Amino acid sequence: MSKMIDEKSWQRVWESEEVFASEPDDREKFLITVPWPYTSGPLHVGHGRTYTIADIMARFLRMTGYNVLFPMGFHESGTPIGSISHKIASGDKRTIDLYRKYISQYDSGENVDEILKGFEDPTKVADYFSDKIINDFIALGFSIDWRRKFRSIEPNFSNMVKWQFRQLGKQDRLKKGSHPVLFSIDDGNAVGEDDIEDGDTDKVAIEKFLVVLFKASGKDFYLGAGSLRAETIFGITNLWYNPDITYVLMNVDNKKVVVSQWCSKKIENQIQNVEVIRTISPEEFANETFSVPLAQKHVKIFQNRHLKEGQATGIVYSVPGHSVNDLSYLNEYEILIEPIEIITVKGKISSARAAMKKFNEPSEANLQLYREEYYDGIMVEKLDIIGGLSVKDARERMFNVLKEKDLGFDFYECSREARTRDGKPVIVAVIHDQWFIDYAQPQWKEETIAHVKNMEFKPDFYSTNMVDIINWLEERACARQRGLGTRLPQQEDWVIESLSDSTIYPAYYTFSHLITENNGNELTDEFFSYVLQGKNVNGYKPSPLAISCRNSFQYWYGVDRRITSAAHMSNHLAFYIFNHVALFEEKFLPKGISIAGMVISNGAKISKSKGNAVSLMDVVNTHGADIFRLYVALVAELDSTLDWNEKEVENIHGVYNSLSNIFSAVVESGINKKDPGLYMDVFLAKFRIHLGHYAAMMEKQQVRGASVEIIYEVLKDLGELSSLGLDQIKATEKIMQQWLKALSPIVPHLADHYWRAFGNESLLEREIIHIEKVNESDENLISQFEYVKGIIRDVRDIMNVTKIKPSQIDITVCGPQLATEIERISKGDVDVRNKSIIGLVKKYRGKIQTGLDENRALTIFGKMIETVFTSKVHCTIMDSYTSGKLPMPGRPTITLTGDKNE
RNA sequence: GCGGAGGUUGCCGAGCUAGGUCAAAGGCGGCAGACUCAAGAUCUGCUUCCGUAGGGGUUCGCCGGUUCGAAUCCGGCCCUCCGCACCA
Repeated sequence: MSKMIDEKSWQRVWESEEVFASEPDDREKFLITVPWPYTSGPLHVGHGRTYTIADIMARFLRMTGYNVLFPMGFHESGTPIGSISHKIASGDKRTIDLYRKYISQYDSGENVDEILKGFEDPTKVADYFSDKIINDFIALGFSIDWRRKFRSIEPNFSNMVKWQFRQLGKQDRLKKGSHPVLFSIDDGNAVGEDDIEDGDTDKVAIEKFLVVLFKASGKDFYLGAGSLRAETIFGITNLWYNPDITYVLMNVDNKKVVVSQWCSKKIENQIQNVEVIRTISPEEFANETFSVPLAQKHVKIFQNRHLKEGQATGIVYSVPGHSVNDLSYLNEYEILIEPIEIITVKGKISSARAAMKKFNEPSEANLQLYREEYYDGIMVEKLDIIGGLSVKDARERMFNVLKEKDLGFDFYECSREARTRDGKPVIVAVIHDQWFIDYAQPQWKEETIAHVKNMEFKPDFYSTNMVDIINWLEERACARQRGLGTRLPQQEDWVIESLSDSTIYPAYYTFSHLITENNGNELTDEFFSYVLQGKNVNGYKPSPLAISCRNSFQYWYGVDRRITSAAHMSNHLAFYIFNHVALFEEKFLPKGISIAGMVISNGAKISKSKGNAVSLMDVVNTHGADIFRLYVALVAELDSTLDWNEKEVENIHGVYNSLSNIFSAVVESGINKKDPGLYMDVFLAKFRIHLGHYAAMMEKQQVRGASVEIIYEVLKDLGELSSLGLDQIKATEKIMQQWLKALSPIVPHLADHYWRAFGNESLLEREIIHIEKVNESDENLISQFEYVKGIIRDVRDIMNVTKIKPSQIDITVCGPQLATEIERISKGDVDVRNKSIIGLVKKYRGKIQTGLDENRALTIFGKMIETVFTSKVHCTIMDSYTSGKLPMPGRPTITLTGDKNE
């Protein structure tokens, strides 16, 4: 653990001095944002990472002269907060325990229950956690302009969202249609991943089935069998039903269809104008034969108790040629039917029978067969309608033909059996008047892709990734019938879905601090058209407020950099770009997106159900802001996975202590130390180089690389000084000002503390850093120093091999004439005086280093060798070779004399 | 399957976009030494193999190719991870 400086007091100084309250001026602006967090609970270290990186970048850019705006707000729209309130109100123990735990992190004892009670109102949940998040973020030292904060459900902002949707409507980008969603019949509403038991770990997908209709001979009804594999129709040998399931006769599209009772409920929620006529006993159909659609044949139906009530229609058509299950059922019930095989894979007939022989496990056999046939399968030629087609094409063809001929209808089913968290079954329902944003429009896609190509992505492969996503995106359901948020202006009983209301909201940051609650009725569509688009709609005369908002918007807007996680790529970020392209002029469009890698905890993925989410607040309280910031900066580059683990945190404390120890030593020692002379020059030259690298890497957004350079590398150089017996404090003092500036984006509290202690009046947040150019004499000096260090390494190597403890070290460097000859030989010219050295030179050709004044290097730094080995050093120059070892440029000969040390 | 990322020395993890200075940064772990009564902390050195002179051998998923030269470029193969939606 480290002895931390008082971070809170610096945070108070920053606040009272308003150092992060950004206003337009004549500097170049830089707007940096991170997606607003969803306020359903406390944040964990994963959230902390993106904001910390953004803050480090913001502080660095400020220091290099940009006018930086770093705002944030809170996302409170959507359904999860509502369902939390609902669960608390209805006494759900798990939720109550969880939220009691959350509240106890911030509030004590008797307050907890009262606050918890309040959570029965969803807005209280949202507001409670947004307030706490503000405190956490202030405690992390983020340079956020808090004046601009707002919540996604506040009325003033809602006005802008409504404006946005009216614009999209006018531009014909909204449409209505039907749409399948996961649904709870008992609750009467759609359910999200959050509402489903294990929904976050085991996703439930919606699968599209076709219910194929089999006419009962001589009767007026059909059996409805659900299938994902319509192409296997011609392989049908029989049907299955389960006598334990209750079946009903229902009217679908003017046909009487038999399905399970449970299925009829699903159909009622998917297809309009259907009704259940009566239950039907299996005896009424078990002895019939049924006509297979499109095939001139009739098949029987058999009992099969493996069929599950919850799965599709409760009636299955049997294709033993291509289904391992059907084949094994036939065997089990001892039904003698020959499978019909109608699919070839790579020229050979594919069959369930063969697959069963190949794989021991039936489920594995089924999976492999399914894959093989789906991706490589071809229908046999002789088949009607689909002969010779690929399985994929045949399936689609069959779907269409059956529907056209009224022999099938669409049916949606969950990919697994799913229940809500309180145990109610989840089905798929079709919403028939769903609102969509039509991201499928080709023109819109094209413009959006064109803009993506102008944007800067980090890492840059996400740029092509984004183009793919945009191409793939289709209509997006943009409104729901429950949850918090803005009402859809086109139809006020719908609420705008929570990702669709968070696309252009960063624009609101540019003027949110100018708007007060009293301005509500001024925020009309005309107002926003003026502020965001510069248009005077319906003869709108801008008010003073509108004009100042417009000015602020024009100065700041265009998000220069947005830092977020890869999870947002295919939804939030894509919508963000789409909507900006639809509504804003080119110059206000997003410019850069930087994608952060995952955050894991002690090697494992963070998930709420595992309970390994490390609360951000805990981290700040136990370790302090600067430790967390150092951790984020040093442990992993933004695009790679960051592992939060306790062992590593300890190391970071070590780094922090090294820095604060050296700084306090400087501050306490006064300036009476002896100047280490030339070594100091080497150190300073190296520091200039590190600083240059640091700035270059920061500009390339390589925060880790930059931090390593300015922390580890500089500390290493200081360590080197001390191992030479020189004074670190004097050295640190010389670089102190620049070093603190460079460190301040990473550890702002520590930096400000020592900046002040070192006698500066100002705040580092208002300082500008000037990066000096590295000059040639710096580089020469360093290479001379490194040369001597190389000799020390060599001596050490020789000592290790020979076990000699040297009392004298003889070093012979290559003189200028000899060097010229050696260089000529190394270039292939062997017409030289000393033929005898040719062989030696060729052997070491790769190791020759020219352009270095070795004699001078030894004169300056030779004493180092004596200090390290406590032995005499004797240097000579050899300029004409006679015999023995040959010194070459950059590679002197070394001879040790002394006792053997066993 | 499609799309994306990646496989580096005991472990984690740089480097590979501009091939040589890479036996390959840094950290962890391990070993030795200094300090200490001792432990811890800290500091120093070592940590692929061989070697009585700074050298040599074999390494960067596997197999080939390009090149004077490849962890780095090209082709193939094997394996791992992530996304595939209406959910924040």
